[in-house]
Amino acid sequence: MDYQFKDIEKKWQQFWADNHTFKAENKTDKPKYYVLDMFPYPSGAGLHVGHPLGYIASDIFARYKRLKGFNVLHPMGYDSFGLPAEQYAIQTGQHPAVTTEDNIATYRRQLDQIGFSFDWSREVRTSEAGYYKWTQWIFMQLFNSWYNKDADKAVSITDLVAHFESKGSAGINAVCDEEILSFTAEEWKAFTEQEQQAELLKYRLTYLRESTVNWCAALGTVLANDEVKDGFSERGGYPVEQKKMMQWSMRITAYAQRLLDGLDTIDWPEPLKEMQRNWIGKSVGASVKFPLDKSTHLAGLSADYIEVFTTRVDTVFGVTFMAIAPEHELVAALTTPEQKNDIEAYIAKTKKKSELDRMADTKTVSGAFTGSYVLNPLNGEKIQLWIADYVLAGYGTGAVMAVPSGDQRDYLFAKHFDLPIVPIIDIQNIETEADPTKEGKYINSEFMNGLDYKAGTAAVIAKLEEIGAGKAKVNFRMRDAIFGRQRYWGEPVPVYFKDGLPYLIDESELPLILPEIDKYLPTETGEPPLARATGWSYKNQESRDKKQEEGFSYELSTMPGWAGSSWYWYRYMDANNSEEFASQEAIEYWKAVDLYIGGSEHATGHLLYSRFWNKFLKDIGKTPEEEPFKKLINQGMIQGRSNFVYRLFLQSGEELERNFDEINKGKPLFVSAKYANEILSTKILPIGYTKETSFKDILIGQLGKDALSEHVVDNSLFVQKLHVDVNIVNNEVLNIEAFKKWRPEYAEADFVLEDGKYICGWEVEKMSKSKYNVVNPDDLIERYGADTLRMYEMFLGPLEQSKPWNTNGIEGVFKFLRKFWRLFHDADWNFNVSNAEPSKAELKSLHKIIQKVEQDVERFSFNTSVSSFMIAVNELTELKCNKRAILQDLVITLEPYAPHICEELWVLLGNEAGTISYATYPKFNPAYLVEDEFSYPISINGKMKTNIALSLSLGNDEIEATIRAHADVLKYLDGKEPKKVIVVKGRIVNIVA
RNA sequence: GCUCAGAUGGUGGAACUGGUAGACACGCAGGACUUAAAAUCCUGUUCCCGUAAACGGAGUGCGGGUUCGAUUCCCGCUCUGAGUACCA
Repeated sequence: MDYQFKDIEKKWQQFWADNHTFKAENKTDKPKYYVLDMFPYPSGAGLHVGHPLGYIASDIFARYKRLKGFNVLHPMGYDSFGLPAEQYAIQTGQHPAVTTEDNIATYRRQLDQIGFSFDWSREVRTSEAGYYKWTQWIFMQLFNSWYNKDADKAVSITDLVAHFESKGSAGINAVCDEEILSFTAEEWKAFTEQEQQAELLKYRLTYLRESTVNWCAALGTVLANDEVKDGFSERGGYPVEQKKMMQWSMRITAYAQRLLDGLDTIDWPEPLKEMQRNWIGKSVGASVKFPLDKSTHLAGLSADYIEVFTTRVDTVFGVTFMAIAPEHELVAALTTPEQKNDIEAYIAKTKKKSELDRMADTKTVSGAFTGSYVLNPLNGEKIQLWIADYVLAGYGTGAVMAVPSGDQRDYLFAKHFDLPIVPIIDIQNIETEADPTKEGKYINSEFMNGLDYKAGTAAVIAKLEEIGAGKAKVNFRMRDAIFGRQRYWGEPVPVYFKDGLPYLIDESELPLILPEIDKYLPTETGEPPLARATGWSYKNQESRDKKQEEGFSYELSTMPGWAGSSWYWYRYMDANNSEEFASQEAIEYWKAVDLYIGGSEHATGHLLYSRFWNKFLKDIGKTPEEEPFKKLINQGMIQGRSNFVYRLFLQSGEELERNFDEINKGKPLFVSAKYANEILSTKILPIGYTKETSFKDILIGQLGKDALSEHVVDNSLFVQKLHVDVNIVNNEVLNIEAFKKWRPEYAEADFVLEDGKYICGWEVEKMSKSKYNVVNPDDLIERYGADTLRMYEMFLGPLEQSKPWNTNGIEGVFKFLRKFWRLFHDADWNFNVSNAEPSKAELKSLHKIIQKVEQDVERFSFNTSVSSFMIAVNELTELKCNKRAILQDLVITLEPYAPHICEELWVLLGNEAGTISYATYPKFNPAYLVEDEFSYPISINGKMKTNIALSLSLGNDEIEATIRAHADVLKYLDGKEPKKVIVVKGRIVNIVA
């Protein structure tokens, strides 16, 4: 039979499901290998052709590893909590759980069609109670932990309490809030429970704190930093403003250094690591305290100094003013009555600016003088104190010691406001701009004068420490992550409130189930949707004792989208465990993900949070590895490739603008791409022009005389470029009949063709419905089958490169599979394989591909092995090879790429159904590739001229002698004696003439 | 602005440690089969000169360099894409 991909693929997909072919065991004597894909958010749109790219690559890898004798864990699941389902619920009233379920069903159907070797018995869904129970459990562990800097790890909060009880707050070196109390053991014990809890909250790894958040009014929720782009929400593009709110946060900053260090130990793409490094943003410098000049109106102020962070503490003698953020908490207190108007006007201006276009306009210098002064801690010099919006409240201390001679922003500011600029290095050139050099010797710097950068920095830090005015300090750009969303469709936080303070519910009460509510909107009083749940409150012995009928109220915000995805790879190890998030045994066996494939858009979100939770789980002894994803590959984005048709109006643009609706109803005329381009480049001119260049003859020539009266209005040409559905365009040729059906208003349209065809234009754009460039994998599977789709997606180019999707060329892959099928069949499509001994040439073809696939898969170069398979099949077809000894091994090597056809042929070859997945990858034998002759390329002065076949047994001298005497070579040399002959054995001969 | 990645025929791409640039595939052109079309098969296909072949010349974004030899290494530049953006 001819290659019947539909029957074959359906049959084997069913077989794999029925026989649990890809079920992985948690214990075998085989070595383990864990291949993970970033699990999808099941959106309503289903999969487009770009989604499976990474899944296909990981599936090929997983199948290959099985053939290589590994016990492979290759699971799949759904990140099923999230905003889109909830937005949809708000619009339609449908429960997000229902739409999510539907979407998952669609995803599953689409994934099954592609023939992935997932172990579905381990499927996880983050929105299921059996899963989010453990997300809540991890939250509780975080709540019960603090970060001990001395031990450099998270430890139990009970240890902290014990310390407080015996020694008070002395000797604690923690990552914690800034405004912690100092107290003795006695004082601690004298605290009320409420006071103790309030203090402990400042240490917990997840904590509640009034913090500035990204508030998105349109979505009714706060967003994480990585969910905000240029002041707008990443999802939906709604404006985001800064707002102070009581919020759950995760103390990820405690792990900043470890997150940074870990990057050096993992095999990830360098750009991705770089993005994380930038996000963490470590800078080494010093903090310096500048005393306030209290000889003035500031006498009564409680604050004594302003602290700054600087990476160039060596330039402290060049400080000529100080700038603080307009939002700085001391601004009001520091402003003198005379400056009050200026300052208030400036603050009002910056507020408006940050709302409108915060990202534009970084060039304009602006600021206002407070009227107050600080003193340089080293020489007591009086320094003006300004506010300026180039100082960010959220970075460092929100204050900058300005050194105009060394920093360009400070320089521009000083020039603009006529402030002094003091050079502090002898070779500094500050005529036109700041000079941040570290070379040269210090000047104008008292005790530092004459020192170089290294010695100067050490000296100034020593001095600052000595007088208590500063110290060396490391600063991180990364902030603690906000961990609450005022939304419904997420994990409930397992916390209730008593006397305004949060307490964990009892572990035995997990999971805290997401309650039903009537509407998925905030309440009238602005509380999150969960406030709508009736009778949803925490009742325990205490509430009953206190005769609180209604119990304690639960936390009403839910967890953010990244909560469930920050640990899911552990759940796959033991997905159905109801006692633990995964058994110690399973975790000990699988340890960490060996290969993780996904998009780089998760660089600073998911991948950072996951590393953070992983480190925490390791600290509390639940998991063994410091890093969760040993190797990571970013698959490139699949961009859209749009097609265009060109509608031509034979009238002026002004007329069209005036009367477009009316004109648009007229009979449409479309011109092929060539004509559109020539019209746009004015190679073709309107009707009135000379014969050679006028559009008139083209029009009459193709559409007849009547076309003139039908289309021509005046002597103008106007081209309108319109998107056309890529699915009715084949190799840029428009299917005109399909086009007329696609848009009824074009049913009567006329077309000006080139070579009898309508050629469309094309461009690379985002893949989106509105651009009609979405290609659905279902359609391609229907036409060519899953094996073809799998191989074509790989054939498209290197996995990590972004590329536009273009279905042109898929035929070639389909033809290859058919040709492969034909190797096993005679002219009448009867299965026909011989047991004859293979020839040398056949063995060579086979072993070339065995070696090639091995090398390619190991370096994730899947596109090149597809080409090599084509070469192998072309060669074997040429050799008319139908020998079992060759074909059986070939089937195994192709199985990871095209599993269905290979399963079918495997069984036709007489093997047991389902066993190919665990067959042994054929052993490469280099002996079959050995040649005894090589066709040497002969170049003269580096230019290839001819080939001469020589035995490989010849030595360099023999080769040179033969070449020098060869007739062809003598002809090229034209009697001249070569200056030099370079012989590289088995490679090339180069003659220098 | 900074950081990173990339630039090879009409198109997607190959060339792995410096050694025959353009593998493989699409498209296109010509041919076979067919009443015809589709499908299939065969041949050609980097560009320029030339009727064609032999042959000759140019050629991996641009300009230099190292080398017997450079798509590959080095220096400078242009363009494209991604990330980031007053980070003190």
